[in-house]
Amino acid sequence: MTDDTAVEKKSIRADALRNEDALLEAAKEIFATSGVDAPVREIAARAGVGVGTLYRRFPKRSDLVVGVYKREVDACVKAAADFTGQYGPGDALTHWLKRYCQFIVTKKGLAAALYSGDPAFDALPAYFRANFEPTLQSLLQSAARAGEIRGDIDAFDLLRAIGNLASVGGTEGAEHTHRMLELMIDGLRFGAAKP
Amino acid sequence: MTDDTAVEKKSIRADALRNEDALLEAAKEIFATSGVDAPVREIAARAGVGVGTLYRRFPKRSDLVVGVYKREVDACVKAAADFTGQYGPGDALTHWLKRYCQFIVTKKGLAAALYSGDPAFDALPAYFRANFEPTLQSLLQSAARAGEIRGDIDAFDLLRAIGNLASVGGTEGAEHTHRMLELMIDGLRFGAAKP
DNA sequence: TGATAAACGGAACGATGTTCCATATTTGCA
DNA sequence: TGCAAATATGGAACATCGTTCCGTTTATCA
Repeated sequence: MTDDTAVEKKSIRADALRNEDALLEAAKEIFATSGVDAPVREIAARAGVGVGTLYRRFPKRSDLVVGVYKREVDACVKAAADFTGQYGPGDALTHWLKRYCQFIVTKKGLAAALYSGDPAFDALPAYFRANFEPTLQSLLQSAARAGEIRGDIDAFDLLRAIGNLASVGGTEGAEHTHRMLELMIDGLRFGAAKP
Repeated sequence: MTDDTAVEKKSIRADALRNEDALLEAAKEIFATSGVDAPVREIAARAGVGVGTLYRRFPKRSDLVVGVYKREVDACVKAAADFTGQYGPGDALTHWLKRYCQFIVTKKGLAAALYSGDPAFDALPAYFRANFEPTLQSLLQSAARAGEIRGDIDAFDLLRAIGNLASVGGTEGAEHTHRMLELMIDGLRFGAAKP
């Protein structure tokens, strides 16, 4: 185990922090359009930094990939709180499931990375589950308690089902995935026990 | 659809045929040890040809990968006939399952290729199933009719189960896979309806 | 503000994919 | 069998990419 996370040592220069953020943002956009094998130079250029800067922060490509994915997981989890404060339990759940679906769909190279055999990605699936499962579980419980959906759905099952649903790529695939997701959401509603 | 397969036009020069074979053989060995991302030059060198020759025969890397895998599937299927002629139904089945397991284990980059998103690999899973399923089904039927194993096992289920079994890589993983495979074979024997 | 450490950028290098064509080999024909 | 046309070959050459390295710039702090 390396202690590279959660150790905010002394002080990191402000520009270094800015650049790290810019790199993650640039990598996110480029990974989404060109996959995780996109040229390093392209990422550095979009972030407005030199490749040297990129390499100091992310010595291996996998560091960048892991960083981007964790960041997007966090953003997706955070969206749940936003939806919860903004909508009722049922709508919050619906909105979040669509948000989660979007997360999956835009991850071109995710499956490829996970199956690449590179041990650097071993921790990713656990991170996904550790963050998404409690989030969805909470949303499901709230909606079920409000009588808006059925109460016998396992969060992890649903996460995996949507993941499988979205495994067919392509532009028309996105349409298909969206329709199937709405079908599932209707299915959740159908079994609701109105109080 | 291109018409590049099954068109045996006029005559292909003998040296061209030899080189194609040498390339597939070299690629097979190198893919097994270094994965499907091994340098093109290395493959050409082991085959004893120049890179130009490699590229004329296999314009894209995926062509080589597909070629190698189909070739190995064919070899594995052919082994079934050999075992059937050489052993009794039960032993033939056992030998073939180990042979199939060996096929899976030595395919380092298989999963990565399949999940790469490259449409060039879309046809591979179907090819696997179309060849392996009838082969195993036949072996299972013969062994079941001879009363050596139980008769309620679906060929595709077993293929997939062994595939999943072997998904844990590594050198000690091979040992583990082998033990688990033998466990499964014993399981097949246990339910046999002795005639 | 000035000294100091930290961070930056991009040139440079090596490895790799891919193309191209002068040369070598095979094949069909007389 | 011997020769010319067709075919295939090999590897140099170019393009691209990952990675390193170091002179220069910038932020921090007293």
